[in-house]
Amino acid sequence: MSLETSRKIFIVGDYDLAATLNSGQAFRWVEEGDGWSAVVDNRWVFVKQIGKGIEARVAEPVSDWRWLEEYLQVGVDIKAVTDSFPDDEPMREAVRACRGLRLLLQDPWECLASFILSSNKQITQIRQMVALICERFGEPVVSGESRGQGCPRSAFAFPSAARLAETSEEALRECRLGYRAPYLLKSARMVAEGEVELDRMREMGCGEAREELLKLPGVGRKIADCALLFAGGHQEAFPIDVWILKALKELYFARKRKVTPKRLQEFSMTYFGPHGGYAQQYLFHYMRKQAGRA
DNA sequence: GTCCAGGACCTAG
DNA sequence: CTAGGTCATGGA
Repeated sequence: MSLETSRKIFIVGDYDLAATLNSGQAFRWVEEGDGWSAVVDNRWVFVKQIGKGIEARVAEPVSDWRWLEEYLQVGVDIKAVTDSFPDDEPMREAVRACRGLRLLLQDPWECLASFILSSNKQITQIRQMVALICERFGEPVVSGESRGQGCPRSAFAFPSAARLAETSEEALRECRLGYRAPYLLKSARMVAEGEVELDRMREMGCGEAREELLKLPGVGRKIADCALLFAGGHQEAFPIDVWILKALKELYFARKRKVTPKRLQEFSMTYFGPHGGYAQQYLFHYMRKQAGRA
């Protein structure tokens, strides 16, 4: 019998929680005072940075914290990862600006569904859409007994594919999804029916898993690569969005007049090494930080 | 009022 | 394979 606790400390260096939780890879984290809260693996959790690492609290005591350890990827040797990046000026700058930034390992469906909503939307708006579908269709995860003690009045899990599959396009449009509503609904149905097995994504090779994801409506190369990278553990996946496109053009192809998308895709897959997706996240956050200062 | 957002999809060249 | 238009909504 293992002891149940509602508090846990992860000893870890080089971990910047704020950068990690606010770098556009997950959309449920809300800043609360000196930390952040969200629902992970159907549990409400609050995390904050402390001297030696990360302190976590949950609403309902647990005996096993591996779910959070895996999600936060505290066991990853981040120095080994950043050392694998190409030794050029842009990457050195990005690493300097984003020290402690980590990739999370998220739930496949929540991650994929969130990124289906992400197309042509700002991160703040993606957060709003995700929050709405959780409030309206997600299971409540905070029981009556645990309310009050630093926990929220209510918190909701991200709705399963099966749950969303039984909603309607109209109900989803009322969550402000716009033209993304039918994409999410159809993808939810296909996942719920097992047409695409998201849970096998981590066992499959990156390319094979990508082909599966591309079968889903509303999922193109970029969104597929986000799911592969943020939930599939495939760190060679390299999502190219408008920010990364700008970064690649300005930092690596400034001399070229015209660069085709295909050329950029090839470059991104070969140049940045075995943890290319990680490098991509550093470039992404680096570009956004710079823009925020201007 | 204008521009654009962690794009996908459809059509025409 | 590339270029351009469209999609729904709302920050900036």
